[in-house]
Amino acid sequence: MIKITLPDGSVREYTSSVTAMDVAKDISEGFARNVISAKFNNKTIETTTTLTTDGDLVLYTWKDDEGKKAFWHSSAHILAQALEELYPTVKLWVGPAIDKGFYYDVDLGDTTISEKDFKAIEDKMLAIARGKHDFKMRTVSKVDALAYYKDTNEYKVELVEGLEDGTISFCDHDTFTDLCRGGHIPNTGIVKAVKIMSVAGAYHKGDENNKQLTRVYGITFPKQKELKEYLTLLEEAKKRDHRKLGKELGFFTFSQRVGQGLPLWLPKGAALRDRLEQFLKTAQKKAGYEMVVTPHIGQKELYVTSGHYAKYGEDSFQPINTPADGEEFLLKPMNCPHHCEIYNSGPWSYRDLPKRYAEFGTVYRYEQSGELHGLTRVRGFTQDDAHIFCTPEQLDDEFKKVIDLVLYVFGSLGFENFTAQVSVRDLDNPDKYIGETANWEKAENAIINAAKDKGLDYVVESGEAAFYGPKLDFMVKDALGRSWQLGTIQVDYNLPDRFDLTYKGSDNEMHRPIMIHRAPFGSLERFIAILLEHTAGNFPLWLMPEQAIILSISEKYEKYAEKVLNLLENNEIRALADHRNETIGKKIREAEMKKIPYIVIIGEQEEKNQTISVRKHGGEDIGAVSIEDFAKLVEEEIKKTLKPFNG
RNA sequence: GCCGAUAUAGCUCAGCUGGCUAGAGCAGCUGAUUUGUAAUCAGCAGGUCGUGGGUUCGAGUCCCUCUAUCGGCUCCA
Repeated sequence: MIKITLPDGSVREYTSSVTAMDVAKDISEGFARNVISAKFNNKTIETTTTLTTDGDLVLYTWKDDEGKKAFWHSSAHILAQALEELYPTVKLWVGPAIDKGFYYDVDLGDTTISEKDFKAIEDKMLAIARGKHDFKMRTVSKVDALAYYKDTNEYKVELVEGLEDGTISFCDHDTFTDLCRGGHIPNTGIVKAVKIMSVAGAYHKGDENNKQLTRVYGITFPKQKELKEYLTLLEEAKKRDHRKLGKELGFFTFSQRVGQGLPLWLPKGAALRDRLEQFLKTAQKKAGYEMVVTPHIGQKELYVTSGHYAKYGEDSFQPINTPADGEEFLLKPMNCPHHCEIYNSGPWSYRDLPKRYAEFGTVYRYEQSGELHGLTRVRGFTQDDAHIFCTPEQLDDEFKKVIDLVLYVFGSLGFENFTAQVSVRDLDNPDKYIGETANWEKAENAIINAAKDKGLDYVVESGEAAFYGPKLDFMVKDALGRSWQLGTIQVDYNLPDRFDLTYKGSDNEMHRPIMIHRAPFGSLERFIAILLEHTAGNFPLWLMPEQAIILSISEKYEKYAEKVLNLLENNEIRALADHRNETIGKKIREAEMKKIPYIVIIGEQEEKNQTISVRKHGGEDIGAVSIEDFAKLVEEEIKKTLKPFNG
């Protein structure tokens, strides 16, 4: 007798042996047709696996993440077979399922794959899929596995050597065999739509000192229609790409002459930055921060002291040498050392702490050319930086206050779905970090406690810490579900030591303060980029560079339109007027494309009644209203998102 | 930095296998039109085809260098 427990708690009993698929059919034939993968006692199994013991069975369809994983992992096998048939000398490495699809890393020797070859690969994959070949797992001994790959594939030999005898299995389908731990759909026929997305170089085992393999990315679907929908979604994503929107809306540009990764902010973008800065400054003032200003360069010695030079010096911008006295300066890659020296400018007592120094500090980092990406990864950017110097007793409270500030910033900008990530050390790689282990533990615990206390929904990620301390990072998902790191709060016991920061305690002894680094936006560049992608350029009204545009129907109404413009400006509404001799239809179209939230139309009717006609961005018609009512409407909308900070 | 791809007017793009003065739409300028909720019409002007070199009778088109951009890898203070 075998007892199979299903996720809903129900138990099914079988007297003879039974496969996962048999159980699925037992539940319902229709359901069974959609089942493509399974887990038994929390272990991924094939749907054809015979169950011999009692246990928990979960069945997955294409709708489930586990189902997708099995689907795409199996598709990777089909891709590998197609590649072997098209490129007989190919050597396979690994081919996992990823978030959206799958890839296979292969060594192609002297040949390359480019976009023009995709069609042939897709056709071959589809032909294999149509063969409805079953995926069949079998266990092999280590000796046999090694013998199988010996002389033909040194990558797989390496993989097998790292495995324990008895745990090694192969998966066969059609004429293809691959080393595999399992988790497949029943047969290749379930794959109906195939798209090769791209090829790229990928270092063997992710190490840049190793040989670069060819990574072929693909995605598959059980229905042609779903592939089409996915490709449409990608098109939509492209439309809200911040690089495209930033150009169209006139926020920023790049120049080949200025250099890569060095954004140039256009007037509208600069106004946007200014508005964000003012917003944060107002909140920070309430929270007890003091603004400071520091230079864009510092002596090399400063960064040697901070430890940044030892860690990044060689890969970074090289020192600027002054011919006169041989001094060496570096472009500042971060503001912390400067702020430490501001702290050091005076003696402090415990009564003076915490000191909270804030600065919109522009920093320069020599990111590798291939890593640059629009505004999310640049070589010169402005952090909304601040450093809090506090006593150990104040740490918890200060940390929580910073969390409040970050939550306030996100709330005001309409980011509702974010997750917190506690980024801690990678314990297997202690050399990556500087500072005392005891301090690291204290700092990590302080962060986790604060996150718990604030009721944050957080995950702990090891290996994501900064080299000088652990962090609490705020990850925001954009409208398309991609995750981005924006705000960050970091605890640092290390720099206070290196800069010999002190304060006098109530015991009349000198003590070491603790430092908190924090940046709610992260950087203005990345924040604006993500905000653009999140909102498709439709920012909260308070942040819009232009809140309303006045369109006069003809030149006859220009005078009244100017009067309206004046009144709106008196009501602190950022408005502009378009009096061009164009049709109203065209002016509306252009205002819509500029994403201006309110379109105010002025013609004979409005002048006669001393009203305005208002159309919202997107087409909603508000109709004729008085200017006072419109001003009130705008004020109300702004109040809804932009509330004062009570930290 | 590495692998692969791309670079034509302010913007978006066409220009097939090398062949007469490089095209279009939008934007711009000029004129007509004075307009009621997503593009009025006509005309004009605008490009040393990213840079430097090479092959060729002839290069936007083929080859090399550099620069920048895109998709990944690696990296991310």
